[in-house]
Amino acid sequence: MNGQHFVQLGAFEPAAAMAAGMSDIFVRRLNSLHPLQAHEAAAVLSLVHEITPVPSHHEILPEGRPARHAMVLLDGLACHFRVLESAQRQITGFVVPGDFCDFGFLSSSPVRETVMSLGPALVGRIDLGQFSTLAEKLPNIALAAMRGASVEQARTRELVVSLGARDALRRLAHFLCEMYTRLSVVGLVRDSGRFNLSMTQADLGEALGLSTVHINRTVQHLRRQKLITMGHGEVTIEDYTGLAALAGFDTRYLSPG
Amino acid sequence: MNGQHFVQLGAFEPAAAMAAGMSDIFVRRLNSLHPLQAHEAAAVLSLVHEITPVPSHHEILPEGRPARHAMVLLDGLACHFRVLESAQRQITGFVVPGDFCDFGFLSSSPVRETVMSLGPALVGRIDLGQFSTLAEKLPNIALAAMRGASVEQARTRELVVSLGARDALRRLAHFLCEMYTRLSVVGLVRDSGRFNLSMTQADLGEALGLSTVHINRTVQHLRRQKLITMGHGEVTIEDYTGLAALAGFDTRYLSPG
DNA sequence: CGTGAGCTTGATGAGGGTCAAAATAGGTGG
DNA sequence: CCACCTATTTTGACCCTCATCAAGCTCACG
Repeated sequence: MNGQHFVQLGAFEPAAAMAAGMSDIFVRRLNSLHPLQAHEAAAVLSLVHEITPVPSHHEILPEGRPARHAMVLLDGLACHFRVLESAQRQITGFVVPGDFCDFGFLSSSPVRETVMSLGPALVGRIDLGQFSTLAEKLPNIALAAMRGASVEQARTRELVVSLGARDALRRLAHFLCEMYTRLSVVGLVRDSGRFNLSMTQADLGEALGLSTVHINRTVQHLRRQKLITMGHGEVTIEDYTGLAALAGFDTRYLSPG
Repeated sequence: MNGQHFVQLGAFEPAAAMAAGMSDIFVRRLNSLHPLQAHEAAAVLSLVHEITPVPSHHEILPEGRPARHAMVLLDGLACHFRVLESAQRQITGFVVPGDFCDFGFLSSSPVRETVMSLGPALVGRIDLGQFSTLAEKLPNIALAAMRGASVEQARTRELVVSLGARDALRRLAHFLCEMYTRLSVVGLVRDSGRFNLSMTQADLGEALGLSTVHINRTVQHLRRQKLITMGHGEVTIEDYTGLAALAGFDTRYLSPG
């Protein structure tokens, strides 16, 4: 356990309090993937070392080699992306609090795409040796992690569907429904359908394969339809039913089993 | 072991000979994911029961529930896809010989998308109970399978990149490079860069998010550039270097480690 | 208050969709 | 082996979504 980075940067609450509240999110997420017994939950939690803040737009996992730790996002937002020769960037997925940043560690595979924070974030490290020792003793933990990987695969496929077959309006609507649902699971959506989303319209464009300008017009379109409110890093889903209907959103792909 | 379907449909060589040659492909593929000892390879091979032909455009794995077997494609071509309300179909990935049709079995997750054959195919079943028993004894086998899942995730992300950030020409070029590389690994590309690809231009459009008409024009473009030859279910890569350069193709995402 | 990041708006055009029909395969039964 | 029928490929004409370029605007922050 080690809060030094945290204290140095000093942009957050006292480490202990934070660690408790934040790690809770990790357990909540694992539980949603595969129900854990209290002692199992406690065991994984104890593996989360070195809770570290990451400034906006910083690398969380470098691409290229197998990670030395499993990284868990505890707060903020992160993404996977690739940069093409043309200098275009394509975001291929988002990481929300409670999620592992990358699942390569399950098969000692390399991290295939850089993972970067969008906005200030908080990550926890898990030592891989300790993880696999624990996973052998408590197979539910390995199972929860593998289901996380399976859901991530499903989300990536769904993004393929969006990019290949949905127009700009549905694409954006679908994305917002996904975020709303994922953040709900870990308790990050306030009653009124409001949640924090620290990314610019340009980032959104890079995720959805649309220009910034077109994203802007599409956001306005959804606003005018009274489906959402958006601005200053905050999104409010004003009419979830309407938004989901427009997007053809079906939550099933987000849940294991 | 059971060749009855095979014999009934009678469209192939004698079962024994076929099983030998075809299953070889499965081992070759696993080996490329994680090197196996001879006895390990022999052990997985012995799990492949009921080698069954599947007619063109038939379901291999139904969407919805956890599969009861792990399915391996031994010959032909298959794909994952989703159908939207608009009746548009989006293909989200291809399965080539040697690949598992779906990796949900690793985490008892449901099959999230129907897997369908494109053209006549041959599949093998692996009993999940037997698989996990074996995987416990020989962890390399579990590792090879998990790396297969990891590579599949990488391929899906790469498809996201194609759909989000590459124009029609690069998209098609990239797709052909991927197929060429994947089929090479299992020895299905003939010397001259020629291989069998049993799918129509319409199928291609559903995978690449383009209309059939535009696929056709794009194919002709690549032909005129003397990069490929294509027709009658056969593709020839005439100039791999040129094609890869055009696509910005980097094979790394296709290999584990 | 200045200054840059992010958002908004307008004008213009390219890439790719859609529609419709012709030209080619493959099959199939006679 | 031919005649017919359907699936696939090819072509041409027209149009729409979304990209691009270029400003102006807003607001948080030093």
